[in-house]
Amino acid sequence: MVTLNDVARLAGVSRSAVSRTFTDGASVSDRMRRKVKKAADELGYRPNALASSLTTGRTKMIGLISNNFHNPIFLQVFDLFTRGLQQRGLRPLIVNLSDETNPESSVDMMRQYSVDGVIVASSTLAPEFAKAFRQNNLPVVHCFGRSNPSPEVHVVGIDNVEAGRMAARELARRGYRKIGFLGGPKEATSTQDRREGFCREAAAHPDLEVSLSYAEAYSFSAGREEMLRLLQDVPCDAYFCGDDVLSLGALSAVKERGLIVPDELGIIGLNDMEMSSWEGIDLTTIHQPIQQIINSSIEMIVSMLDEPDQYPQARLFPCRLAERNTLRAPQ
Amino acid sequence: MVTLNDVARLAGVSRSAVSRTFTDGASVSDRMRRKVKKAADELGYRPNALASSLTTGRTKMIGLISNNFHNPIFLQVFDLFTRGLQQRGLRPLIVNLSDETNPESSVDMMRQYSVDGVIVASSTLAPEFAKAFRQNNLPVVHCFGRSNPSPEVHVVGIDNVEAGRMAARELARRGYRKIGFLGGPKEATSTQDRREGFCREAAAHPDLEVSLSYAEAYSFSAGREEMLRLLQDVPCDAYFCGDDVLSLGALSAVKERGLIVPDELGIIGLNDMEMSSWEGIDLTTIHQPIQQIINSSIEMIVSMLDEPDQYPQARLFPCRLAERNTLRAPQ
DNA sequence: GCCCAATTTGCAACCGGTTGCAAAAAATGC
DNA sequence: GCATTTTTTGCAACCGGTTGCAAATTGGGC
Repeated sequence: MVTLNDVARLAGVSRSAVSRTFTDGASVSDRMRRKVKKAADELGYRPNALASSLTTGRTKMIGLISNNFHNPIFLQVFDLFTRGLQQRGLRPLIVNLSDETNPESSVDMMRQYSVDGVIVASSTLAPEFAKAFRQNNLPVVHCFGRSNPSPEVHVVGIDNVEAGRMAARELARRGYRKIGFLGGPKEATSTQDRREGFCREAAAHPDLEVSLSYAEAYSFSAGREEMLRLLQDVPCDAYFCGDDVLSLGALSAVKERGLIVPDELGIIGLNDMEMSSWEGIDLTTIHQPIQQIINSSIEMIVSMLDEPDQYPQARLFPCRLAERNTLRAPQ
Repeated sequence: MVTLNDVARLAGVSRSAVSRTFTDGASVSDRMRRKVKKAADELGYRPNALASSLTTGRTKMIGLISNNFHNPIFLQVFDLFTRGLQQRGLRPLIVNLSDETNPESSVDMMRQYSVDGVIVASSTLAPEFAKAFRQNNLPVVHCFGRSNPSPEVHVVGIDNVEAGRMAARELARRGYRKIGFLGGPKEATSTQDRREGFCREAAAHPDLEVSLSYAEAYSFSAGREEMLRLLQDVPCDAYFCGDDVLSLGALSAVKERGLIVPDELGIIGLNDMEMSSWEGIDLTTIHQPIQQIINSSIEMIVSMLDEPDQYPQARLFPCRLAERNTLRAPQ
């Protein structure tokens, strides 16, 4: 392992000189810089990022926290986050909170590794997790968090209430009368908000009839099971599923029962994950601008590195309908 | 930020005493330990993992490198790796090599962050990447790497040649005569090995007729496009696709052309990702024991932390057929 | 060539821990 | 109770960098 000492010795200069050539903005003459660079190249020297973090207080590592590693949308989430962070010279340290229930202990983990900030990427993780980071003075952005006008931490995502409205409006517009909400886990804020928007909009259409139900998780099997249950009774004309993967589960159940989509039963999802547009799936869904959401999350966390005491804000992006083949055309 | 100094001062003991109570195996009396713990609890002290790494030379961080963030199998890969590493007190630092072509620069990245070891999780990344780590004395395990009997780095995965044989054998057994290999990218070692096994086994059945083709990537759209192309000509009776997501793309093309699966055309995949067993998909595929592969990779990297100069070995797990609905029953 | 300001350089302390070594304290044997 | 061994403790140096400050160098103006 080549250290700064080795380079200083070979170049015949002080340690500070070496350090300064590798930190931009430092005062070094060109001649010195060249001399040091030459020695460094010769030895293959790379500054140790962790050692420098000791004095600078910056590790350039960002905790990327999630609890949902089974939803295909997370392929995009991971891809976009890792690339975006890398581009800015940051590194994601991943934390899988699938079987962790205690916010405090996850804060401990992040502090032990002195991450500069934390991105919580989940709509099902209790808001207490994000808050716990903030209370421990860790910059935090809650990606896919609750679209509160006065949030306790920075939030980036969509307006779930509005998304719910949009779904109901769309179902109404296409002439479905008995419409159902098939949400994800009841405890998830995303479920609650989407339901609220859905019901509010439905209430504005006096001819609509609404029913509510919930899957146990944002997963294929949970969506399928809930839909199978619903189909034992008299089902609705159309369902708004709280998530695309839930929609696929529901579709699987519907088709198994021999109902024709979208004529006998319509399905609209939310997310527009990559798979949803695959030929043969063709899920009509509410598109979440995930690239923007993630870029914005990264920008936010980066800005907090310089200025940690920002007043928490919510940055919400508009959704749009991705029209495919699981809802019938407007009448 | 509470440091070891603060704790030492409050407890009225030396810094070493505090350090020792938090490193197991160190010599501290019970009385001392209690005294220190009390002060530490009072202040909410957590040792700084990165600071200690400076002297111990261990960061407990493992680089997790991949270039394939679009294949749904990677949901499981990430989930299993992150959990497995966490359980052992290690942390994954993710590197997305999607647009990186230079092994040297990825080595630099990992060295700058002083990871203790690197797991390369990809079958399409050139073996040079894994080798570059080894040449720089970084413990490395190539997960899903080439099943070479005398590899240059530790390899964990399946025997791709054998998997190819298995596919051909299975197609033959079910009475398909004209059989096709629809591989992933030609450059990928996994493609090459699977093709080799496939052809060798086919050659042992004189009545079989074999044709070869390749998709541009392990992706849905690449699989679909290649299959559409094949269907313009006279297609085979059955295809072995080099990966499940490729199979889904192929299936989409086949169904679009109105061919009935598995009677008119059979498809067998490889991987058995979670989706493949979803009702409505029901892909017959060669199951890769991914949990074992990943646990084994983690074990290997852990063992290398203590003993870095191991002779490279390949640890290959047997596959089994996951029989579903895209191949017809044996005659 | 001299004086003064601006720039560059090195010294030394520091970041938050760990660890070899010797001194101090406790345990053991008689 | 004393000598000897074992265990516990603190000192101080070190890990690989950064940075404030003062000394040294350079450059500009005349």
